[in-house]
Amino acid sequence: MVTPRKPPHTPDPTGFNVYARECPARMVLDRIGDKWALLVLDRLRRDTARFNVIRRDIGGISQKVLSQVLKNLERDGLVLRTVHATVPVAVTYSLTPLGETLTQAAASLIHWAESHMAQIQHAQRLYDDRLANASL
Amino acid sequence: MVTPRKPPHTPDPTGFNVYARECPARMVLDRIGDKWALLVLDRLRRDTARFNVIRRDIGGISQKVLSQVLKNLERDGLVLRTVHATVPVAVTYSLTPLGETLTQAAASLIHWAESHMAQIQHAQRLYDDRLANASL
DNA sequence: TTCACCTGGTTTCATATTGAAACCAGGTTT
DNA sequence: AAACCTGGTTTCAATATGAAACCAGGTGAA
Repeated sequence: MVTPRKPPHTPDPTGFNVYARECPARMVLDRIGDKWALLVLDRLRRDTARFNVIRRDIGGISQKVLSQVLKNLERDGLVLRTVHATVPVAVTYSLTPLGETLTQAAASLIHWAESHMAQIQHAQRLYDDRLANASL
Repeated sequence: MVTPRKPPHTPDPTGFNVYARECPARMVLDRIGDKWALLVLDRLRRDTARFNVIRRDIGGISQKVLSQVLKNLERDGLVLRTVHATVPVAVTYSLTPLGETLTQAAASLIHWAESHMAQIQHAQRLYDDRLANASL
């Protein structure tokens, strides 16, 4: 018999629960729980920017991935894509109000990564050394 | 000429900057900016748990991925792996103090995903309908 | 006008990463 | 003995990624 287990966390009042395999919130987490999406959202938090500006600001992102990430974020209603009828045309990306509600959380994660880097590198050295010694 | 651009955000006081390609903080973001890692950390926020308990609580995670994620989190000093010398042996995973400092941010992201699901699904429907109409 | 480079992408392809599933050694229960 | 638990590793096919080429169109200098 499968023992009923208490749920791992209190489901959100809206009824979604990311712990459930079939929950649509999983798809959202797939999207925003992603290195590039977090960086793009955090970049747009500062200001509206054009495609190639974002690309240059986020070192190492490829055009393909950036266009995919932006397309997905636009579909999710987090980012607004605006084509300006100038000559030549310019395309800018900005956060929607919904996107702005997300960036606080995204920024926390990024800031955490930066401010705890040293501790993590230290932990990694300890771990690797222990492994090396264990295999002697 | 390459116009010097103001940096996309204020670098962290520790000197790390996730926007730089070569920054070690990128490796951290690679690790924690990941759906499964976020879910595992959030699960462990509730309490210490054994391997197969975590696996069952997080619907859909494979054994391989879970063991990889846990191994990485352990190496980063975020999760503590304890082998209990019982018969049979039990292995439990818990958050380290460092890991606990991260879970607040992780939980925010997960909670955001749950509480804004409906809005995102709505945006997706609008987007898809617009696309469908445009291609008529 | 031609060369070179900008724009915002898409396509191609080789190489990771992932997920599903099998497998493993050991132990417990029936 | 058969079946299931433990905590994983291995295998393999499908998928995602990154680097690079390519594209159409525009700009600016020689």
